[in-house]
Amino acid sequence: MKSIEIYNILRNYFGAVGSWWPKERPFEVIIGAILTQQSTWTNVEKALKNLNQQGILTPFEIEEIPLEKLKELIKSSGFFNQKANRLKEISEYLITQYNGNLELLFNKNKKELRKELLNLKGIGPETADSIILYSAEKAEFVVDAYTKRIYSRLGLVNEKIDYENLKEFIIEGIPEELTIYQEYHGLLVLLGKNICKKNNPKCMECPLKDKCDFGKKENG
DNA sequence: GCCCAGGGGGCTC
DNA sequence: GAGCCCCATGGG
Repeated sequence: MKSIEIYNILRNYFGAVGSWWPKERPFEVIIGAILTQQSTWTNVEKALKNLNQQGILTPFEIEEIPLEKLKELIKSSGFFNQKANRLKEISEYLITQYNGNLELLFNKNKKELRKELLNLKGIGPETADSIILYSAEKAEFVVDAYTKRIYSRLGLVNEKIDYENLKEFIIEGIPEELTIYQEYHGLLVLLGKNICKKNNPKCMECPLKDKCDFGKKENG
């Protein structure tokens, strides 16, 4: 089975999801992308709300706020010591390199942009791609834990497959378009969050059950 | 109480 | 370069 078939099945099942990421300012998407690492979105939302209430919306305010205060505000998202330090470092980088203006960074082509993001501590492949897809709004597919689980359960890839190889496999045959990439990622998240779950997959409710042996294996 | 979440970095061999 | 371990809160 190919990605485009999965896409069509999910699109018919869930309907249009659009961009799942709340439409915020580009820098807030970057903050969210860091905070959501290995964390739930509901916990991230609390942190984002705290930052908003304190008027912390740009790299400049992140840089100015005392580290301990920043930790306190983002505590709910977990790993707050690391994340606070990384937000500080990234903000400092954006200020010194681009005077805090993300437009300048996002003007670069995708490949350069991705390379530059990956050089920053705290931004790995998934976070970099999330920033490109949802903040810079360029067509760069995001692979996440849900995606990996779904594709490996479908028997399309080995569960040990690395990020870049899985990404290559997934985007094969899909139009390289912003809205398609956002939509497909959103659909996979919905499936992974609600049905193709880690410990209790609801295989009987899965729109892909006819294409997937995973549920059958589990039953015997 | 236990398991887990939309990762990433650092260390080891 | 793969394989571990650490980071830490909050929800089910």
